[in-house]
Amino acid sequence: MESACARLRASGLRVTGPRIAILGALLARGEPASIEQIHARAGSGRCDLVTVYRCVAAFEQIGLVRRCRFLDGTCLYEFDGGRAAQYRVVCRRTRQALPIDPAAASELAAALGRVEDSLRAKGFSEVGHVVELYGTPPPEGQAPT
Amino acid sequence: MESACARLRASGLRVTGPRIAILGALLARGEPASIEQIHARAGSGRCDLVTVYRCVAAFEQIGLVRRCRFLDGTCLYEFDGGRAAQYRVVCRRTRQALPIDPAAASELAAALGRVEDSLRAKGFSEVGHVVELYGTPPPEGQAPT
DNA sequence: CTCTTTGCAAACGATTTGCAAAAAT
DNA sequence: ATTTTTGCAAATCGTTTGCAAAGAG
Repeated sequence: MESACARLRASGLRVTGPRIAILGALLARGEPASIEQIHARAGSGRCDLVTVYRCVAAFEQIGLVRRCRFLDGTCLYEFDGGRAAQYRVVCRRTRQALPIDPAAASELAAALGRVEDSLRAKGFSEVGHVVELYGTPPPEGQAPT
Repeated sequence: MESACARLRASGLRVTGPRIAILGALLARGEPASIEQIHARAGSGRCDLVTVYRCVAAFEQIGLVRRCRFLDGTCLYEFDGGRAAQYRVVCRRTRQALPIDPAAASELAAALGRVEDSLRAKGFSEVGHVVELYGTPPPEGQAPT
């Protein structure tokens, strides 16, 4: 929590009551929470719903919070301690592993998580997966954007 | 189109002008379209936006149309000709391939598609993937629901 | 003291619903 | 003739914005 506030200050954001309440709600349990849940946990009286929207968006921008989007249109937010990329593309020629777009990767991770959840719901145990993405990288230094 | 109308009738749905226009819009190009796009292609005057919402939902229920949901909260619809399952779970013991929940599978397919799109956008070519899901199936005939 | 942040009310866009008229069987 | 389907208007949902007051630095 201390370091979270430090990260706020470092980004030029002010440390306020509502923000501490929101961070507290996110840090309390490790699991991702919805805006509504954060609002409830932060204490509905202590912080307006609109403020939760605004703060979470601000936190996401500075990387304090990660947004997990789901295919049903919902999204959950979790405190971002900083994690390594989980998926890579392997070059068809050199077999070198290259990083992929973080947004696309987290989307993929979410989809895989949901597939595995559906399997567990059917009674499967020891569920896991292997994903290999491969492709031919663009000829040296021509990657757009 | 004929068979599509037959599938409508077979499901107890009536074949109407707006429905034909919507099916036409979906069949014209193979690619998935948004509600707005379908509305536009069907001819805004020929069919109300609300009707597109309602018909597409009805078509989805009878399996005439498949909904592809995306993580940005949008979703596209495409005509469902009936396609084979693309992903399976492999049993850790027997190596037998078992089908997975179609909804979860299409979600996974969409996520993988977007990852690959992000790679193509970066200049990658010959993009592809391999996904292997594995798990231990529930002890004979105990799969819930 | 200055600039950011908050709360409230109101705007917003996408989707859904109520209902009477129109169309399909 | 009966039941479904349609169009329109209005309701609804989650989210965003305008603005003056409150709070942080």
